[in-house]
Amino acid sequence: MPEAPEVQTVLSTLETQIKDLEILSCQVLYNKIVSYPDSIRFCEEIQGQHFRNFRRLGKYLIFELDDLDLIVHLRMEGKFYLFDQPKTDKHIHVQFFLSDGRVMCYHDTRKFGRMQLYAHRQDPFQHPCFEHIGKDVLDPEFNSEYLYAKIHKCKKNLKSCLLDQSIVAGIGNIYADEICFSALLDPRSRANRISKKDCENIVFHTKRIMKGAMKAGGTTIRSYTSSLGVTGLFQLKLKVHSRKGELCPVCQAPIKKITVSQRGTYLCPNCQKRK
DNA sequence: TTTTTTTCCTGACAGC
DNA sequence: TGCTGTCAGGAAAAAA
Repeated sequence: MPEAPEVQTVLSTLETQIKDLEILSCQVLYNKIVSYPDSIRFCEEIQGQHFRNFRRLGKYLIFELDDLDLIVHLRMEGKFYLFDQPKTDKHIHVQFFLSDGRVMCYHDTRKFGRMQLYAHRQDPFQHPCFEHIGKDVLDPEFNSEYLYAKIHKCKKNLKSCLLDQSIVAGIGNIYADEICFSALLDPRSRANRISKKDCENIVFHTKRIMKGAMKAGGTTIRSYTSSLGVTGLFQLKLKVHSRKGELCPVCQAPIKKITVSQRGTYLCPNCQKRK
């Protein structure tokens, strides 16, 4: 389940591999992956374009081509692989045939990922599909004043706010738990009870954890061989997520698993205070 | 308007 | 072994 750090890792790795290559042709094997335009126009229009620039907003990958912007969301299990020859696999839904003879395959077991293709914009973040996307986790404008302004009147719980991409873009279920743990806050805390000081803590730890994870992802890249399916090594550093029953690294209390807003949520019931 | 629930999809796993 | 049922998850759409 790629969050901002994994998306950044995938993007950075692809940049080293396919920058300035031409898309000779494209094949869509499962139509619903392409949400705009339809898959026929998608293939027609992308043909002959080159991968020029590689950008990220939250969990979205943005490939700037010559005249178009290709926007991809991997959702839970989307991955890109590069092969020397076309490959048959029931989970490969889109294939890009590249000018160096390789094939970039989009692989997604659950078919949740989506691709969109729009006319290129000078600032790709201005595309209408990003209208409801908040500041990226690493954007300097994502700061404690911004976060406090966004959530201090909000009645839902803290974790829902962290997962809400219109507030801050790039946090998923795993890092939301890690951020709450580091900020010593119970994810069930009501957002309107979160203080400015708490927001400072949340923003600080969000950026720290995201940057650390990106660095760990960067380590993974060096072991890159023939294909790309970057998952990252950051899971080794997780303090609470998926650690039900294990001991809290700070106070040794057992980590609990609960459900918050329909999401599996891990926390230390001793360290994290409910507000 | 804001918040919650449902939907999409398949593999992994539990229980029989 | 093979079947059935449940769960996981991001975000859009629908419902509350």
